[in-house]
Amino acid sequence: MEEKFKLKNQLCFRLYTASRLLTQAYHPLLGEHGLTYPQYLVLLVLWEKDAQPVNDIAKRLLLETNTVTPLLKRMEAEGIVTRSKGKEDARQMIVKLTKKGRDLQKKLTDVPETVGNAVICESVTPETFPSLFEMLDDIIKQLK
Amino acid sequence: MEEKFKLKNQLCFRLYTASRLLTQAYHPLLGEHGLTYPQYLVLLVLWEKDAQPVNDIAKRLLLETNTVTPLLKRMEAEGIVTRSKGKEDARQMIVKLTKKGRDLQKKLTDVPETVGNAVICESVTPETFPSLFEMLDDIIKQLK
DNA sequence: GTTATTTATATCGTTCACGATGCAAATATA
DNA sequence: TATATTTGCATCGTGAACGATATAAATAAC
Repeated sequence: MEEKFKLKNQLCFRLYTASRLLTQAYHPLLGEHGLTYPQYLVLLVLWEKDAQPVNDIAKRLLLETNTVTPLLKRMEAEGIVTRSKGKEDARQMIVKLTKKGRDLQKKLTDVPETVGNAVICESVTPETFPSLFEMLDDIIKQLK
Repeated sequence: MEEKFKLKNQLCFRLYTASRLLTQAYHPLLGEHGLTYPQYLVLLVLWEKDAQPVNDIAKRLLLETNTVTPLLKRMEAEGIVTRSKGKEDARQMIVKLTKKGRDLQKKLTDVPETVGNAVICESVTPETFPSLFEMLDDIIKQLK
């Protein structure tokens, strides 16, 4: 068998698995508040800057609007955000946090640290984070 | 705004994005042969060792059987694998490659290198691969 | 040997991802 | 100012992921 096809030599499988497992680590923490991980990402974006059009949120997360639109509709149904037509550009849908959406930040205050601690291990520590971040950022920049 | 909630400080978002983008890089190469990325992963497993029960494949990929079963059924419908009841243990479904499934390896011979080259950049090179692999493997081991 | 438990797989429902396509508003062009 | 193109968002269909649950076969306990 050819070495190049072995699972242990695949970068993508590692990224795919690490991503899934780390997302699973968020699950109990977010599920408690009725959130999914992609919805949490939308909240991160809106907490940084409220009242953004769908397109800006999608671009920030490197997702397509056909992924983000239904996701936002579910968040609207949960009362976490509102969606309203843009005033200057009627094509845009402006997404805003509700009070419930803003208040979630305080309720989730421990989430980043809890998940951060869960990954700390032999080769992944606060010291090696910058190196890992740099490599992942470069991969993303390269493929974008 | 709290630094800990900023998107740029999230490991999970990087893994999630890098995983999605790298999977997208496979898409045109695999789609040409009617394959999806998770189906390609199943092929990697079966090319290493043919005739495995569903559970062994799922464990190897760290997936649940409720993800793998429908995936295998689609591959069976495509004539890539066969699924047959185990002889010693009638609960098991043994998955075997068909000739079409085996022949796909030759047809996909350039895929690993093509995708591998696509990620090469400033901080990610054949020299830094071992370090990146080690960190991702440790994260996976830690969360598993 | 009968009953209980575990194991292997499958089914169901919900939520992403994402290619393809549609539509209306805004902008560019003739 | 008509017409063409672009842009922003939405709809649709398919294939994962995954929690919850079901079913049948194998194994353990009684």
